Amino acid sequence: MKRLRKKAERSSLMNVGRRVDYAVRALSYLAGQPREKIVSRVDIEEKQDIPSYYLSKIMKDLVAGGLVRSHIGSKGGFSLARPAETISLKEVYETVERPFVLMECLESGQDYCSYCSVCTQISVWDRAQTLLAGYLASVSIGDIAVRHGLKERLSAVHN
Amino acid sequence: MKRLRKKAERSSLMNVGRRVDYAVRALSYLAGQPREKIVSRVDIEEKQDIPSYYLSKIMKDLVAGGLVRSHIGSKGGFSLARPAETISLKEVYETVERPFVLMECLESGQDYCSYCSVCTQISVWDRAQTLLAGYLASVSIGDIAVRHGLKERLSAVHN
DNA sequence: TGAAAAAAAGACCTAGTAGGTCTATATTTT
DNA sequence: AAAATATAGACCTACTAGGTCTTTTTTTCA
Repeated sequence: MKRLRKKAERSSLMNVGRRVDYAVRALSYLAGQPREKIVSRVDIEEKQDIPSYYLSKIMKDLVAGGLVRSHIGSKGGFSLARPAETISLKEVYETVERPFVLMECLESGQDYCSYCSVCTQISVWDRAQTLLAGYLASVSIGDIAVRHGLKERLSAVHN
Repeated sequence: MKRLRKKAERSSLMNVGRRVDYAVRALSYLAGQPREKIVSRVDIEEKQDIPSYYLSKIMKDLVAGGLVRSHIGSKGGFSLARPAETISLKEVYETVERPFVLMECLESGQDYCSYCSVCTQISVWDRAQTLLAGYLASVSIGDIAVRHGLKERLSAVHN
């Protein structure tokens, strides 16, 4: 009855924190620009209230993940690499954060818990994860950007 | 256009880590005992492969939350305070961890993001949270314990 | 051609926290 | 009285999220 627990690696769990938030803001902002318009990091940070410099790390991931194209040099910046409708929130999450895992045992199996093979908890978390991942995969940056435009128009009418 | 961001309090986000895992194990174990049987902390820890002592902090929460009854003194220990079928995973999570919040803006609103009132991301996270919370509220410790018993019986047949 | 503007890359810092361990005390049983 | 137990809380460590800054490379354009 040996312990398989190994010093609590908690680096893989779901965390919808600021990285994800900022990534979504940046992508939505890009999606709202005229076709192929190139926008600088500073511009995005200012318009979307993202801390200076911080976005550079996030954009690096988005570029590496193929969601965004970068343009070095003066007049450079970023633009979406793909239509906003094809970029799901799940993909954004996994690009700037990590693979989507709700609970560690779903990822590490026996390495996390020696009872994995007879565990009944796991199917519950597995189902929860599937549920959430499915929903997040069904929502795109396009959806968010479109709704953004809609709200803007609505509030313009009301003011 | 002032920053409302306030030093990144990230203490409220969802985290399905070991506390929750151990809590579910402990509760399921109790649920599998004969009616009203009192089980000691050490026993639970050993049988469920939970690190020594660690469980004491979790049980404190479960007792305070009214999910478990404690019995001090020799021959003391813990027993379920309510039928296992009435204890949902959502309740367990919230008892040993914190209120169930997927993303900070859902909890802090304007304090988190000054654009909250016109944000379109938020409805997405809100829906995701509702989805997940609903599922977790629909699964009980009883479900897990029952399935546990089932599996045990099945494997007994196969060996 | 050179200066300015931008991304790329990565170093660095800080506070908070998850996970874990231990001890001293009060309570109960036998 | 002794043993077994929960209670309460101190304490420690490693990690990480969030944030800031600097140096280098590439590109534009005056």
